[in-house]
Amino acid sequence: MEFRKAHIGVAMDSGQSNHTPNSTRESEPLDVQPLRTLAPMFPSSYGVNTFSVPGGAPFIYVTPSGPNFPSPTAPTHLPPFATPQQASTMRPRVGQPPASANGAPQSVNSNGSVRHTTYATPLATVIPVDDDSEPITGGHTTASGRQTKQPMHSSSHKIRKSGTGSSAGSKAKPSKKRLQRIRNNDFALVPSCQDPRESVEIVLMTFDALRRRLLQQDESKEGKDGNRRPDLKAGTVLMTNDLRANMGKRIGAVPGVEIGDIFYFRMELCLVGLHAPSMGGIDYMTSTFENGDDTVAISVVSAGGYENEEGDVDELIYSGQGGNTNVDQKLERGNLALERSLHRSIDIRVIRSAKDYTCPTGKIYIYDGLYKVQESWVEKGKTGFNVFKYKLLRKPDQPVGIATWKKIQKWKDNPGSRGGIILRDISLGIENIPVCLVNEVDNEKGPSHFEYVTKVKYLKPLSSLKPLECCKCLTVCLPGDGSCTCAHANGGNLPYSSSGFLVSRKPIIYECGATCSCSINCRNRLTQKGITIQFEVFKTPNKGWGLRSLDPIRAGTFICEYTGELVEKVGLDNEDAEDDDYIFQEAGADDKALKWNYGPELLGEPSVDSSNGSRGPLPFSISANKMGNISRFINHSCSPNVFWQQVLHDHSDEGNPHIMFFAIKHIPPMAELTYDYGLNIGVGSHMPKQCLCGSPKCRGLFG
DNA sequence: GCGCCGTCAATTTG
DNA sequence: CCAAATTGACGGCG
Repeated sequence: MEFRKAHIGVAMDSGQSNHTPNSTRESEPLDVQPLRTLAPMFPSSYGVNTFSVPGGAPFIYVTPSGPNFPSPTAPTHLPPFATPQQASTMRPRVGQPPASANGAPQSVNSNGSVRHTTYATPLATVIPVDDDSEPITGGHTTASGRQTKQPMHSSSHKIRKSGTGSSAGSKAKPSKKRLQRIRNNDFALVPSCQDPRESVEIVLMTFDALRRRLLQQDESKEGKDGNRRPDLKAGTVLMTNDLRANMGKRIGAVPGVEIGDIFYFRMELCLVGLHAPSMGGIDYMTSTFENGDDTVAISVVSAGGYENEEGDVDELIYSGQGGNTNVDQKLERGNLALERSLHRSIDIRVIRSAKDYTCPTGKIYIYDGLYKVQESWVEKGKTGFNVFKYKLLRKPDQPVGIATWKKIQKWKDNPGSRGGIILRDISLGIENIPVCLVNEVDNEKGPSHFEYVTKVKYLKPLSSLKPLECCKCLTVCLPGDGSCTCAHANGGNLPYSSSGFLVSRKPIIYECGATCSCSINCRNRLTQKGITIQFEVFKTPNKGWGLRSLDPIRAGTFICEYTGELVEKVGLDNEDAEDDDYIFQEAGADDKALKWNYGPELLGEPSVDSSNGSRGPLPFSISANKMGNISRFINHSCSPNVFWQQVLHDHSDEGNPHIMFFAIKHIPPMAELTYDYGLNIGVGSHMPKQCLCGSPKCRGLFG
């Protein structure tokens, strides 16, 4: 499922942007109307791409004949820069170094070779990153311990006897019996990849997909014999199948995990190799030093259960483990290990936590990088018993971590303290939540003029489109209710969980509509209610304007709709659209790279191909050139964090579905939101654009 | 000395 | 508030 959209792709810091007149924007009266036209902030000529190969001739693309150009990988006419693969090898890295999730610089994989995604031999599913790049901080430390059960590395993958779990002994619990390793030919979904970041993301996405599915099953079973803890169950399934990254403990950074990454379950920390204990707050290992072996602490989770003090962002007072309200803590296990890490000056990974305000019971874990234990002491806790205390100090020169959260909190508490604000609400009151327009990069005063609309403008009046079938559910639709016609339309299950997350990608989703008898609180009315997240349109360093969120976003969260005007599909005979920088269009038939709900095989369910199904390509495009919403600012990336999903809610014309964006993975606050525009080769006079996404998987071109 | 168990600590989650 | 749940450390035994 590829699609294309052109966008501002010219490097803005190339000097040309200084032509920007800055006198155009006038302050506007803020009377709120349903549809509102923004005053011109910018001459509309601005933002038009003049696309050229760096240092060379303008990019010229030879159009293959025919509208149905077969495949991007087997072109019959080679353009000057041929295939995306070739382009990516020839193209020098342009623009900024890739940014980590929170916008801070991130280490670039120096291996510039083209990456081929191959499918793993089954079982060798996730490639644990080997220790060749092992960060050693303690002199002659090795990250292997005699006492530590040392998991194997990729090269020597031990294959367990099928069905022999760790507890196959006399007292095997019955539940374990079902958790058999998936046999070879049953599971070939997870691509083998050299990129540790990709390994980590695949593990996390699979975990959450399984978790959501287990929760969905649980919710429809009316609590009877359900999966009480879908998170643990999903974790066990992945563990049993060795579907994890970075097996084996290590001191220091974990490949593929970046500072600022967020997690929603302890199990996730475990699966990516960040923090092994599924519950304990202190992880430690035995390492070999020049003067012998020693057991040192390697990571801590500051979960708030203890009397940890959150003061300075670079400082953490961590309480030891053990003891309780009527027992002294002892200098053993984690406490002892922290003491040793103090003396040996070992790097400690710190995972801090925050309350999830979108889900008050929840907690978010944030990887905050490496700390060192500076001092330790014993003090009396609140109940009068001894508690060990460790003062950890964050190492300098690391990307911003938890400080981003504190900064955002400050902005929320005191909006006046936010710098770089151009407009408090680019939607001028139309959206549920104001969308701030900010520029902290240069002095450009805003994107070119457009009309902010929250709905798609159809070619035909809505009333002429076929209405949806309606359900007769009282108050709200519930899973497991066999009489709900809307659940039936979605294949039997409601597509969203009770807390409002998409469970899995589908060819199309039928939400409840105006004629359904359920209320607006029905969970099957998720996307029709508009945005629920605090977004921000911001100036990127090199990709024009972009979209990001001040709130953390969990995988499966509804982001927004792609609104604009429906137009005929951009093709050979649509000249106008070629100049349109804001087109949403499906480019190809399917997209193997995005099987968001992959992994049903792990639960013994048949695999489904949701990416295209029997539905043909979308017959239309949406132009957000003249009118649109925040979605028009979402830039392209070859490693996106957002995908689109077809949804119906106000009519049943499957030829005109709504395009709704959802989060592919957990997205930390302030990370730019991106989706994959696809690569539309051979359609009309259309020219793909040079990609600046910086992903190791970058195709080099998009659009 | 090695590997296989069984037990235990830890504490998250609903 | 409490119970159920899981991994890995640890220690004993063969």
